[in-house]
Parts: sequence; C-alpha cells; structure tokens
Amino acid sequence: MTSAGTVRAGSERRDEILAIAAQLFAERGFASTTVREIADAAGILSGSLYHHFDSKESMVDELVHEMLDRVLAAYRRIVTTDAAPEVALRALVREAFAAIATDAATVAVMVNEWNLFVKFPRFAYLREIYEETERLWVGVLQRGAQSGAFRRDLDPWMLYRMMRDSIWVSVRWYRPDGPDSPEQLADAYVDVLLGGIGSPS
Amino acid sequence: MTSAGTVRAGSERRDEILAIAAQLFAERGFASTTVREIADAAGILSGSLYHHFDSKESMVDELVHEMLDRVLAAYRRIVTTDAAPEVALRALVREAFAAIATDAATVAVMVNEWNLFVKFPRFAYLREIYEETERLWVGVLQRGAQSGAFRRDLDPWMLYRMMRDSIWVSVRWYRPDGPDSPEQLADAYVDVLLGGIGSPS
DNA sequence: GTCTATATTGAGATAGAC
DNA sequence: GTCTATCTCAATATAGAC
Repeated sequence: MTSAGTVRAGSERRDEILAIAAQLFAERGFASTTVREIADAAGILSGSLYHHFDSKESMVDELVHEMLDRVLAAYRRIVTTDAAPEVALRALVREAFAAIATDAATVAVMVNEWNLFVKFPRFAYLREIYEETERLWVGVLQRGAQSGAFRRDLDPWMLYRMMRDSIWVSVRWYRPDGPDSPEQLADAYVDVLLGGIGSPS
Repeated sequence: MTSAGTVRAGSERRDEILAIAAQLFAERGFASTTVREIADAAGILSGSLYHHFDSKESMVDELVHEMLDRVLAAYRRIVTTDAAPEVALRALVREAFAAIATDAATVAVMVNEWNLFVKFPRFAYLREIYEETERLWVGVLQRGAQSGAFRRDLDPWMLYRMMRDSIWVSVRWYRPDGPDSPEQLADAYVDVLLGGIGSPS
C-alpha cells in the first residue's frame, strides 16, 4: 500500500513554492534545476526552502504522487460505472487531457523524468500506479473488442501504449489558454482514434 | 547553415565510447549521468575521456546531431519522390520507426532531453531540423487532404504533433529484438491511423 | 518563515607523465 | 590512448540567529 490519498500538511506558502518548483522542473529538467533557482523564483534564499521541505526530491515526489493519485482515482470511477467501452474510453481520454490542462507542469515533469524516477526505491509507487492504470485502460479496450465496438485484430497493449504516450506527451505543446479546450482536444483525439484519418469511403 | 552532413573524425574507440555514453544518457538522463560513470563503463578513467571529447555536452551534441541529420535526409528523399500522400506518409512513419530501432539510445536521449537542449544556443540546429521536419510532414498531410486520401476536417498541425509524439515516444517501450519488426510496427501504426480502431461498419 | 554563514560533497575539466 | 593527480566550482543541505 502506498500513501495514496494521504492529505499532506499544506500551508499556502508551501503550495506556492511547490508550484514554482514544478514550473522550473518542467522547463529545465529536475536534475538541472537547482534549489537556489527555486528559492530565487520564490523570493527567498535556498536555505529557507528546507523549512518547508526535506529535500529537492521530496518536492517532486509530492507533486507527482498527488497528481497521479488524483488521476488514478478518476480512472477508477470511470471504469467502475461499467459504461459502454466507447463511452468509457472517451471519458478516460478526457480525464487525461484534463490533468494536462490543470497540472501542466507536474505532468510535464512526470513525462520527462519518468524513466529516471522509476529506478529509485523512493518512487516505487509509480510502478503500482502505472500497472493499475494499464489494467484499467486495457480492460476497456478489451471489452470494446469483445462487444464489437473496436476492431479485434489490434493488440490492446500496443494500442494502449500508443494512446498513453501520444496523450501525455501532448503536454509539451498543448496550451490550455489556446483556442482548444481540453475536452475538445480529447474529443478530436478519440474521433481520430475511432474513425481514422482516412477519407470515409 | 548548420554543420549538417559534416563527416566527423571517428576512431573506433571514440565511437565505442559514444555508444556507451548514449546508453547511459538514455537510461539515467543527461544531467544525471556523470563523466565518471561513462568512463567506468568504458573501462577508463574520467580524465581520459577528454582525449576524445571536449566536454560531456559535445558528446551528446554529436550523437543527436548526426542521428537527426540522417533522419532528415531520409525524410527529404521520401518527400521529393512525389509519391501519393498515403504512400509517402507510410514511408515517413517507417523511417521514424527504423531510426528508433537502429539508434534507440540516441533517440531516447533526444526525446527525453529535447526541452532542455533547445534552450541552449549550442543546439540551435535542433530548431532548424524541427521546423523543416514539420514542414515536410505537414506538407504530406495537406496534400493528402487535398487529394481526398485523408479527411479534410482535421488540423494537419495537430495531427502531425500527435503522430510525431506517439511515434518517437514509443522508443520508451519498443524493443527491436521483440516479436515485431520496425516495419511491422510502422505499418500497424499507419493502419490504425488511416482506418481507426472502430469496427468497420 | 526567512536569513546568515558554512559544511560537505561531487561534479566537470585540466596538465603532464607514461 | 590512458593514468595520476588535482583544480575549481557549484550543488545540496545544515545550524542557529532573528
């Protein structure tokens, strides 16, 4: 069991610093961001950061863990409604794009640093969340293949990975303040996925 | 003009070290990989690395630059054949998956560190290659929309980004020694893209 | 909650011998 | 082409005053 769902002590100042750190981690990479840069951006000195946090690692840990817990909980709710596979799939995709819109910096950090983080025992929970997420999505894809909603000749795991990657990596170019809302983007994505880009014959 | 196409002095030992560095950069991230780790893996001491390379940066620069030059040259050849858009698109996708298969580590580094690298003047060529690549791919998508091969109601730039991202990020899970060849993966990808995953009605 | 001051480590890189 | 030895700097983190 992870500490999923634990409510962490959060002063406003602390949350503010965390948001600043997320932004810097996303822009410059976790390893390349120094605690001094975080402190500068927050208008304090580096030593003062340690009043709020144990270490640089614990900052990113908290950010990523809480975001993933929230997304996973939403995925669980969607799947347990037992909606039709097409409906559930669209809801899952919307949820992912919603996270990208509301937690862009944290999502970017997760996407960019995933391979690095999963190597450390501290981030073991990442694997658990990763695996449950995969089970939930692949389950929907499999039920869709059985129900006849989706083609049956495609490997659902390959399909899941392609969807997951293309959705999450869009955090690198998607701007929530642009013309497309996250829901619109999600729907465009699902439409392409279901119907293809080929001209309807 | 970049130094694209320049043949760099390359002893075998040098290439060997470069391949080792690529592997480590891909696994642990560029910033988190130390020159000592690279030297250890190569069986020499860190100081000896500087007989072959100016700096850690120049190692990654050389790796990414040469790989991208090669891929871009292939893209150019494909587009200048003026093949039908469906054919050209499939060839582009195959080329990308081929690069993932043959230069997995370097591709992984590029994918993971892109956002970091593009900020530094030294890597200005990345933007040039990026933009030309986008023009080539989007051109094919636009011609396909005009010819009637592809749907006309989709934004080709959004489509390009989604394709690009999902293809390149597959370097994180694709194993060339697995059951699927790069061509098979590319074809599966294009088939999904053209026809969608929806059941044919 | 922040500052001052600093401990401590580890990083990239260099010079010259072999 | 590699090693020995080392420089230099920048990084995370700490202790205690305010």
